[in-house]
Amino acid sequence: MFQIYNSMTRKKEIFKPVEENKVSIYTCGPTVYSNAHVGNFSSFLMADLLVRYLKFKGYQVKWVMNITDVGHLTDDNELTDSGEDKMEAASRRENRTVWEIARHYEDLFMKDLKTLKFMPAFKYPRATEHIEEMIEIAKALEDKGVVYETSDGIYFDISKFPEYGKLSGNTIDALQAGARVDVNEDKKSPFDFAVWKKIGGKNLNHAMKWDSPWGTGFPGWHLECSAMSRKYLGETIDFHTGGEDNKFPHHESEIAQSETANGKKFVNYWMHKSRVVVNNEKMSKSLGNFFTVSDLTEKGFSPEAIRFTFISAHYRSKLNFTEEQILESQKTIDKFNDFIQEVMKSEVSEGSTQVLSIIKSSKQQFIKGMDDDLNVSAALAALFGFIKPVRKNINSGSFNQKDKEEVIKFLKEIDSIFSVFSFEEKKGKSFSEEEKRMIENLIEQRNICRKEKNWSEADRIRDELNKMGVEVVDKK
RNA sequence: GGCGACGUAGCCAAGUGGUAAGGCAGAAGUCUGCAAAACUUCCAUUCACCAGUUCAAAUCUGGUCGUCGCCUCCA
Repeated sequence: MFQIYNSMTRKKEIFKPVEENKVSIYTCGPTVYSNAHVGNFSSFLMADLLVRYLKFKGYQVKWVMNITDVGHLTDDNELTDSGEDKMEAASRRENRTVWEIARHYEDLFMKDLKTLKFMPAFKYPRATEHIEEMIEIAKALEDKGVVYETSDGIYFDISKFPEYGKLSGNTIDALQAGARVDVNEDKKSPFDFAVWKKIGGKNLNHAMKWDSPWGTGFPGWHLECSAMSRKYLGETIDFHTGGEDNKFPHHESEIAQSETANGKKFVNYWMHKSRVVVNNEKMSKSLGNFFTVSDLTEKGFSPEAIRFTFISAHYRSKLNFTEEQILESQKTIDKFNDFIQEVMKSEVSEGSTQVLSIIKSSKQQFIKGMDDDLNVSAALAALFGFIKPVRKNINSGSFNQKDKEEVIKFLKEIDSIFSVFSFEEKKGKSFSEEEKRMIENLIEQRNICRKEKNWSEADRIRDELNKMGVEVVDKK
């Protein structure tokens, strides 16, 4: 039984899909106006882990991650609609059209997804290709009388949605009281949000624009997720994931729009990824203290280690991201990979052994951990506890062909979730006849040196062999 | 000011009422000329602090201190 912490109720809940055996997952994806950083990916990896685990559990998973390629606002206040569109700003900065910016950073993003071994989603819909669907929702909202028009756009009147704030724990009253934002005079409440923005005023030169019943303009930020999740996943979806900073106002606003337009519950389970910090400092684009995936791979860290670092930290606790963490992840991965090699190269015996029951109990323990709100720590403990007794069986020669196959099969199942192990059997490098003769010669010389206790010469030969790619391990 | 999360060994970290998983690092040992790997053993009388509830609390309640996030771009 899979339990998940629902940010809406702030409780762990037993997962029940809308449709039996099927799961729909919507992930708030990147805004493609610059390089995505590992903070972004840590959030997407939470979704990837969820997707992969539910597949492991046998569900048919439909995962959608949007690409936000129409800008929302930059350094100023989204609620009062000051500030500049991010895509437009990037366009000016890089002297490219907004469309070039969008496609360029989307390409980079897709490459990074591949590098980090993401499960491909069912669809990565672009906001700009769903303007019609957004307008449809905006019209529905208009029909229900929850929006009003101002000189610069169409706004959702949050007083028409009394539950506004239920996700972030705010109430409309509390929001008003704690307001730190300047009031936009045209708006009834500072927390009313734009559904559609008109071209004009400081948006006069907005490059991305479309026709709508309210004139030429562009959609409000929150609308795209309401539109695209409905189109691809339906009116009520199982999971909606994103960073915790998206709770307010983004997800609140999505809820208000979708639930008003559809007259149905929007999302059954909300999952929010805690922030990644670097050296205990907030990591953000504005502070500039972030790493991209290529920053890290260029430093020599493996994609697997980067992936594992984010996956192995629980998604609801803050992760203090450091290079030490990545190195430790690499060690853990190496440990499993060494074990896999050992299993693949092991000699098999006849007769019955304990191995199958070890697999069974480890698997149960693993599932128990993952079933509990993706408790990877507990699940990993099960795997560490698995290696030891199996290795014992291998070393004592109590390991049959079936065991060997089942151990590999089990680890491959696990890796369908983690996707960090390597199952390629490391074959010895192939050498030419001449090289082989040379190597044998060196080994013989070294053995003579060892017999004569000429250790320095023996070690020198060992170094030389290592350089040729020959691993030398002495046994008694 | 409003909303929320959290504080477990040197580090990472699990554990929501029954007496502290696991990993890394460290120590000792087996093996070994050395090294690597593997294996064995050790490594929190204690869970930020103070009260309280209880036969029993890291776990529940109240308070104190501290850290972090959201409320303004960010996943």
